[in-house]
Amino acid sequence: MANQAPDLPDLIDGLFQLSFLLQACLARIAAEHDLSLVQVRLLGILRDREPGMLELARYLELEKSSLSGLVDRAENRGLVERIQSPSDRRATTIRVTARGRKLSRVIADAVRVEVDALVQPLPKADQDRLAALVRHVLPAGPA
Amino acid sequence: MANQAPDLPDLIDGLFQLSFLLQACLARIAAEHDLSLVQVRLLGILRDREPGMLELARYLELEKSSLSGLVDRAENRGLVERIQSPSDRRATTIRVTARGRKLSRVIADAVRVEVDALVQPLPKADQDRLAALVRHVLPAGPA
DNA sequence: CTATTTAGTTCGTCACACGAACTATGTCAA
DNA sequence: TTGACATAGTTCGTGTGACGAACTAAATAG
Repeated sequence: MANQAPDLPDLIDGLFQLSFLLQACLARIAAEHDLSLVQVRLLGILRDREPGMLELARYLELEKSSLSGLVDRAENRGLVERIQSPSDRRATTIRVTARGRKLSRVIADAVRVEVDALVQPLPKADQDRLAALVRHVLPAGPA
Repeated sequence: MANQAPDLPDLIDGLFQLSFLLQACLARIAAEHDLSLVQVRLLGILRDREPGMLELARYLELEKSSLSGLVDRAENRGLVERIQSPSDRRATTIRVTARGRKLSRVIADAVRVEVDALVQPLPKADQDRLAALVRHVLPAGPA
């Protein structure tokens, strides 16, 4: 069962192959709903936050100038809305709309179904082990 | 140590977090060398192949019309070259140049270093286990 | 020898990303 | 107060990347 020589390249290649696979899956499903990857990430971030533009830029690792258009397009589709901050008249906070939240959930569910299918062949114990290992690799993962 | 309830969402979330992390890492390093993700993928595919445009489009999951520009830009930077097929005067095969190969290697190495750093905290045995599990999840992975 | 398929390019359009310049508002300090 | 500076966002010009539709040219089939 244990392959004898899974050296580092193997691991890293595997991780990247998997990451490309997951991204492609997400992008495809998003596209079926006329959304890009970034838009999905945007909605995902807004799921439990109501940040300003700069904060949002940090989450997405984008320049603030890139955000105006992004939010414009999302707003035009009624997925998010700009809320004027009452305390600071320069600032706006971005909030996901009911429609955006719904769309985000639909996509997340569809993705879950597909990735489930990938993972299901693994015995439950292995799934847990994989989850634990992945958690440990993630930064801020358990020491 | 073993968390008791790593349900499916946990696994899938973790896998996606990891995939975003890896993609961001690759994109950042590529950008340091003035390359986009797609260009890196292009060079990667050409590492051990010399496909025609249509074949290349299939590998990248792009439309053929998207490829002309992509290859144009790579060719302008001297990273790839179009080779006229002698047998079929419509066809061209795309070949990576020495320069492209070198650049691709530099980027791959830099990425390896970073991902190594992520993975090194894991004991060797866990690294092997992770590699094996990832391989099993990948399509066409071991039964 | 036409009719069709195949390989690739071109063109128009759009999403996305960037930096530089800009507006408008808030803040600090003399 | 009143500058000087910082902060929040937008706008604009440019480049990459993706698409579909229309096109050229070469190969192939009947």
